[in-house]
Amino acid sequence: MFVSGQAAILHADLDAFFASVEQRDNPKLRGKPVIVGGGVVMAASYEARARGVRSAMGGRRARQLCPDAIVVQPRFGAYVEASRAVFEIFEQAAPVVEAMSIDEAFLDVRGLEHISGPPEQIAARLRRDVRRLVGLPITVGVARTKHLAKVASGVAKPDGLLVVAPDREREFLHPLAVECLWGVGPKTAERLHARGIRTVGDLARHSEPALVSILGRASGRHVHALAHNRDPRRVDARRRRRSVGAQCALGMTRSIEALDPVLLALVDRVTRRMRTKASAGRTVTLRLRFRDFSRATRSRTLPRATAGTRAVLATARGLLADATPMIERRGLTLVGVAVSNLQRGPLQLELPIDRATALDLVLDEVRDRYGPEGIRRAVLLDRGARLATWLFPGEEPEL
DNA sequence: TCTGGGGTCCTAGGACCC
DNA sequence: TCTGGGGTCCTAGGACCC
Repeated sequence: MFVSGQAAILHADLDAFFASVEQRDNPKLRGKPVIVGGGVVMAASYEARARGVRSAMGGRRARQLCPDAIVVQPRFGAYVEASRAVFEIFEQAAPVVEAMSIDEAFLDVRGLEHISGPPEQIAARLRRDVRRLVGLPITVGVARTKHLAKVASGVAKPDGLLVVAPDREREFLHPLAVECLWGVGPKTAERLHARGIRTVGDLARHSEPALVSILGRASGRHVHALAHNRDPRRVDARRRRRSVGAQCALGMTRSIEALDPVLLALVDRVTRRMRTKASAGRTVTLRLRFRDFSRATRSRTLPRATAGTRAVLATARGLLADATPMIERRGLTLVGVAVSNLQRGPLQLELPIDRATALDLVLDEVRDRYGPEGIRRAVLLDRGARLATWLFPGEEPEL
């Protein structure tokens, strides 16, 4: 039982999200193995998972494992729509919701006993509401910490609810395999296995310096803290995105010239998204993947933040040109563009008193960030009062 | 396991500055 | 000309997550 006022966190995670939306919208798919995505499995229904199909698996392998699977093309619009509806229910259930992805969130439900009941009741109601109002199965883990809530939902999947009572935490955690910890992937697990460390309990018997010597500083400390059930992370609704990117797998390797339209499309996608979120970034990264699945990145940091198609494209082209010998040697199979070092929100500048100079500076800054082609309307505010409005392209400011 | 598209965080070396 | 210590920023790669 959770004591009143004690930390209580829900981790809510939609089950096989894309596949569940498909089954919801097409009754013929219900109860059957469904695979979303042809070339690569983007999601697999639990009926398909029972046959060994996993997400990120190659389509050919998936069809070998499950020849009677029904393969459907993804419908991202439907997933975004469903996600929005589910997050509305989350927002109703808790004052602080931290979205982790399109299908997953943490909810802080501390101190809601008198309004909504104890955490276990809130979680049960959340599951019912998502099922009733959106028609999707969802698993919820409940615990005092994010990590435990997350592990709990992982154990309870699919369509489950698992509450880790505060006095049962170690009992729950220590028998689990190290792979269950959030942040322990194949490489880390392998290193731990090589030293006979298989369960979280094994991990807890090693000192922090010992784990640091095996895994490195950050990873060693992280894993040590989690094994001892220490996780002070708060549910944070305002976490900001750090980068915006787009990538594209190439069916076949192409010449550098044939790559340019692809690069333009990627840059356009990325900068468009930045502009709609009033965001601009300074670092442009070109991501490359080669025939042998090795990867490389090349990046350049600009003197000022931009969301302009031209500025980002010019930088990306420069990076691509620098990487040409490597690409010709290794054969390109994927290209991506990302912008990081993001600055968000309205432009904020320190301005001289002179208004005409101020307007010029702001206009320059707007053009730098968004490019002449990237903006339709700009409003200059001085401590909340409207000073000027521009309509683009090429209009003089109305004062 | 022969591979999509979107992200996060950490490490390590080098340039540069005081 | 050679030498310290401390700090920031940039670049590239790697592990991990959904």
